[in-house]
Amino acid sequence: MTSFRVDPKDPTPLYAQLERAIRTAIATGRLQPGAQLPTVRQLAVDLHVNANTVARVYAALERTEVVETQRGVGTFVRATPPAVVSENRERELERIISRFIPEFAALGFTIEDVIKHLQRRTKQEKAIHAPDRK
Amino acid sequence: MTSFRVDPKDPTPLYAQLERAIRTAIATGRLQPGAQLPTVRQLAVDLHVNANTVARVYAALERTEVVETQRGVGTFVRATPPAVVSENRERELERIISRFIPEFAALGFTIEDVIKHLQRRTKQEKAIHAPDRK
DNA sequence: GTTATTGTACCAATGTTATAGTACAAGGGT
DNA sequence: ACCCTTGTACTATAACATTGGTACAATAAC
Repeated sequence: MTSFRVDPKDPTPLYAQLERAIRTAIATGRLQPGAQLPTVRQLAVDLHVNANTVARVYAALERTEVVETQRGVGTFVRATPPAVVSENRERELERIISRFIPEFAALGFTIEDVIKHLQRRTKQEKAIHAPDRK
Repeated sequence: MTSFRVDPKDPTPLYAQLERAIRTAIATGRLQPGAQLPTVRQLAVDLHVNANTVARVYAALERTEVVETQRGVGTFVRATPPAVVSENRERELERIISRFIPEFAALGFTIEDVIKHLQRRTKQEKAIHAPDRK
C-alpha cells in the first residue's frame, strides 16, 4: 500500500535505500506521525527483500528515534520529530546544503530547479491529504 | 585537479560513487572528449582510496566504451560520449535529492526550512553577480 | 637499451551486505 | 489459557567491497 521502492540493481545497499525511502516519506509528510509502517515480514515480501534487512532498518530508525516499535503490535512514526537543540542549527543546515550544491551544480541544475523539485514533493503530499474528489 | 568526490561515509560503494562522478563529469562536458583522466595511482591518492578501486572503475568505463585506455600513457574520454544525458538528468537530480532529504530531516529540519535557506541563497547569488562595490 | 610512467592482473585479508532459517519475547484477541 | 501477530535475536553462509601488496605489459622519453 504505502510501500516504498528499492532497486536491487542500484549498487547502493538495500538497507540504505530503504532507510532513505522511509525517512523521506516521513520528511515529506507521506507518512504522518502515528502512522503504522508495514510489518517487517510484509515489507520484506513486498520489496522482495529478506526480513532481516527490513528488521535492521527498523532497528536503526528506532535507535535514532524516528519510529517507535511495540512488539506484537507494529512500528509507528514518532509523534515528535527529534528536534535538534543545538544553537548552531542554522550553521548545520548551511553545512549540509553546501555539501550538496556542488552536486547539483555539476549536473547543471540551478538552485531554483532544486527548490521546484522540493516544492513539488511536498505539494503532492498535501494534495493527497486534502479531501479527494474522485 | 579536475578531481572528483567520493564520500566514505556514504553507504554507496566507493566504486559506484566514483563511476557515477566520472560519467557525470563527461555527460555535463566538464570532461571533454579526448581529455585525460587522472592516473589510477594519482586519483587513488587524491581520493584516499585504494588504487585497485580506481582501476576497476576505469576498467568498467573502458568496457562500456566511455573511455579509452592506452597502457603506459593514460586513460582518455572517448570521442563519442553516449548521449543519454538529458534523459538521466531528472533521475540524477532525484537521486541526489533522495540522499539529501533524509540528512537534513534527521537533524529535525523540514523541507520548508531548506527551501527558505535555498531561496535566501539565490538572492545572495544575484547579489554576487551584481556589480560589486568593493 | 634503459628507465619511468601507465594500465592491468593477480593474491590474501578484512569487513560489509544479503540471504535463509530458527527461535524467542511481548502484546492483543479469543 | 491459548493463539496469532509483531519485533527481536541468533546462527550460518555466500557474495561483494575494500584494502594492501606485488608483479607484469605496453608505451614514451632519455
